[in-house]
Order: sequence, then structure tokens, then C-alpha cells
Amino acid sequence: MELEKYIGVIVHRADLKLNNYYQKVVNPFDITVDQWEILVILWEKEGITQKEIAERLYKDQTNIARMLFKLEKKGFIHRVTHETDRRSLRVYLTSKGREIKDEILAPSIEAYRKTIDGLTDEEVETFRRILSAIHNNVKDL
Amino acid sequence: MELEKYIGVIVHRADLKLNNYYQKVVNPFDITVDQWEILVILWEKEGITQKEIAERLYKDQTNIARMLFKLEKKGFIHRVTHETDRRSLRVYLTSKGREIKDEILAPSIEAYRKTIDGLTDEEVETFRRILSAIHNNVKDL
DNA sequence: GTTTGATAGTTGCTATGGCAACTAGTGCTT
DNA sequence: AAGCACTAGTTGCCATAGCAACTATCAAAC
Repeated sequence: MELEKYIGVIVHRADLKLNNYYQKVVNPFDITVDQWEILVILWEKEGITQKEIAERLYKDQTNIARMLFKLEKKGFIHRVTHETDRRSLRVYLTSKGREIKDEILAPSIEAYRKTIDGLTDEEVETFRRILSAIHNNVKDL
Repeated sequence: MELEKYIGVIVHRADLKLNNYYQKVVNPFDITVDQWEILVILWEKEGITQKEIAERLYKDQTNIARMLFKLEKKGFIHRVTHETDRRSLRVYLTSKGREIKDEILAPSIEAYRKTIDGLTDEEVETFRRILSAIHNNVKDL
């Protein structure tokens, strides 16, 4: 069976290019795409724990912790021990972390627009639906 | 804008799950998914150079070299200097590398089937077409 | 035939991903 | 209150990804 027939193979290749492109978009802000994802969550709601961020992003708690460490080192966020549960850390934005929210929005939307260029709204919706179905098919296997 | 609206984000999440599932399929053969991709190419044609493998897989030559090193260490392939161009290395399968070809085919096809479970042929084709369009939209940006 | 530019591959660095083992704090049970 | 299972987070290990700098070789120009 040909390599390109496997859905995983073509999705992986597309993913790499997409990530590559998105990385160029967020590069000027001195963050990575994954760090940007964390910031998006925090712009929505501050004070959540590392575990909650991991769940919200469907990512490994281990890596969230490491990314947060880098974001903290770069001055975008800071972490404080949870008042009632001293195992947990609440994550808050610094002013630097809050400031780039508005700056990054326009290039982000522009990136989204370029990603779906030439496709109809219906095609994009169809794509989302089928990708979601595929995702569901393999997520618990 | 919501995180899940970004195509790159949802493609990335799906990619991780797909890779995770495919990894479980090839695990019994003591290889990773990316190493399996290299083997698929070699089952098709032996004696090609590392550069050719990288081009065929749209991957970084650097990483192909490292993966080949691991495949060699595990005894699946061996490399010999090109007869006329001593900079190049031709990659060949060992008997061990050839043997797993047939063993791995059935589980691979089964994995493919599970991936697209519940989707019509037309939906799969549509998905391939739109993914390809998205891929093309970002690949040179 | 020597210089010069291009090419194949390697090494080193930093990024995330996923897993296992570990620490420290929590909370239930007795 | 002592014991024990559970949980949040960290550390270590190995996987790929992408980039820059490097070595060795080739090939074309002179």
C-alpha cells in the first residue's frame, strides 16, 4: 500500500507545514506556536492551574510545565502556589504577557485566512467535520 | 478568536493522536512510525541515497540520517558508500529489514481501515483533496 | 591541475511529545 | 492521628523537527 494512502502520513506532513507557517507568524513575538496556544488560554482566563491548561489543550502535563517554565523565564507569565492546595500552581499573565494579545490577533487572523484561501466556507466546515471524525476514530485506540 | 478555529491547531491535535495510534501498530516490530516510513520507501526501492529518501518523504536530511543510524543499529538496514560519488551513501535492507514487510502489511491496512471507519469513500476523497489544498496554501509561506 | 562553488552527510543546539519514576501535598479511612 | 491511596507537578529519557555550522567530496572554470 502506498505511503500517501495512510491518512496519518498526509496529516502529519500537513501538520508540519502548518506549524512551520504559524511559527513564522508568532516568531516576531519571541514565542513558539505551542507557547502561543498556552497564552491564548490565559488571555481567556487567568489563574488556572497547569493541569487545567494541559486538559484544555489536550497536552501532556509534563510538557505544559516545561513550556510554562520557558514562558516564565521570558517574562510572559508567573506562577503562584494555590491558596488551598499547595500542590497546585496558578498561572497568571504578566503585563508583558497581556500586552501582546492585541498585537498578535491581526497576524493570527491573517494566517487563518491564508490557510483556507480558495476554499468555500462549506468546504472548511466539511474538513472540520471529517477531521474530527478521524480524530475520534483513533483517539482511544 | 477561539483556538479550535485555527486549522493548524486541530490538525496538530489529530496528528498527535494518529501518530500515537500508528505507533502502537508498529510497536511490536521495534520501530517508530517515522522509521516505518523509511522502510516503506526501501521496500519499494533499495539502494537509494539518504538525500533521495529525505526528498521522497519531504523530511529533513539531518533527521533521516539519524533515523537511518538507528535503523542500522537495530539491524534493519545497512549503508554502503556510493561507487562513483563517495559523498553519498546507498541504503539497503538487511534480511531482517525485508522480512517484516509482509508481517507489517496486515496490521497497517487494519489501522487504515480503523482510521476512516464510518466515513464514505467520497468523504475520504474530499478530505484528501481539502487537506492537500490547505497544505499547498501554507507550504511555501 | 588548481581554485572555487556546490553537494552529501554529520554534529550540535533547541523545540515539543510521550512515558515512567519520583516528590510533596491532600484527603479518605479506620 | 496514623496509614494509605490519589493527585499536581517535576525530572529524566528517548523520539522527531528544524536550523546552522562543519567536513569531505565532487565538478566546473580557468
